[in-house]
Amino acid sequence: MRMSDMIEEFIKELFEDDDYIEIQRNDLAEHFNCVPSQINYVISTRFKPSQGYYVESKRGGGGHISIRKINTTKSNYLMHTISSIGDRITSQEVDIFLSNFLSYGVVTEKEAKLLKVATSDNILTVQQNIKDELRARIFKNMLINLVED
Amino acid sequence: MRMSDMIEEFIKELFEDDDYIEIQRNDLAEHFNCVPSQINYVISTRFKPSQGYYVESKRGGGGHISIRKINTTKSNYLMHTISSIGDRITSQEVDIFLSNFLSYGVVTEKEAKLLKVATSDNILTVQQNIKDELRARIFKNMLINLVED
DNA sequence: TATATGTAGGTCAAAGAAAGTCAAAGTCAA
DNA sequence: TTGACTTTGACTTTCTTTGACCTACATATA
Repeated sequence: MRMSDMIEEFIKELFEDDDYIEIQRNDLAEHFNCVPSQINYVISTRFKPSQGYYVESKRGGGGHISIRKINTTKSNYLMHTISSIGDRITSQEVDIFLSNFLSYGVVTEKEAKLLKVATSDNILTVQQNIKDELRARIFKNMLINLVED
Repeated sequence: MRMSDMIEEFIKELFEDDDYIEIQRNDLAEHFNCVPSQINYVISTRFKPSQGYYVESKRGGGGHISIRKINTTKSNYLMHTISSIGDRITSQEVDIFLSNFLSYGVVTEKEAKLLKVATSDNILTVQQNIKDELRARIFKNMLINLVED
């Protein structure tokens, strides 16, 4: 088995309890008896955003590499919701979606507020007959932007 | 955990009740068992004006370092922006605001996206003459929700 | 008043600690 | 045997810690 694969596996096991981990590049390299840059290689090939991971790091004393696993269920849930919304939606329906989103933790409080405001009745000052249509467009397009890649 | 982080945390806890604190550099250094200049390092890297803090100090007998927490520059900046926007705004103007917001760090990438989408030309399918008006309403009201209290 | 002394804080650069980059060399399957 | 993927290591960049030396203020004393 390739060294890279072992390191990849090792890192993935760290995600067992949590979707956020922090590692020390040098420690890990020592543990696997490889050069530190091997860790970079593994991270850049196996923990890309397109593979559902978000990586950050800090150099210097106490430096580390942190990896966050993007919860694909959330994205799926959002995608599913988006496709379930038709051409029009009422403000009340939006509220229901939002409260579900919040309880499932797929959006933050702030994001929920933004969604609500941008689709609220008194902001959308257009004729009644097109209001729900406009709201649906805005709502769906905003949601698309909340889907993480 | 890094010494700097611990000191930073310690100082931030002092702000619990008040937005103005005074510390003695040497005492703090002794408390953390580090050299006094370490305190300067923490202050200069973690309590910059851009991070919402204003620092003053006094040398000699009874000297001290005082730190004032500026009541979120970000909010003020946003509030100022909101009141500067009139009854109508174009998509291009929104873009300029957003790129400023991002460079000043007052909104996250995600929030910027939401703002952009909710005010974009092809989402707001209403008559031209009311489009910029509707956009201004949506934009301003969304911004209000980004102002932290 | 002028000077001396002690008490704080300020500065800056060197040393240390991690992580990042990049290209050369190696491996291996099609 | 070529091309994609891996491994390795020299060199770079970023952030933190430490310490020697400097400056400012307060107060005691001649």
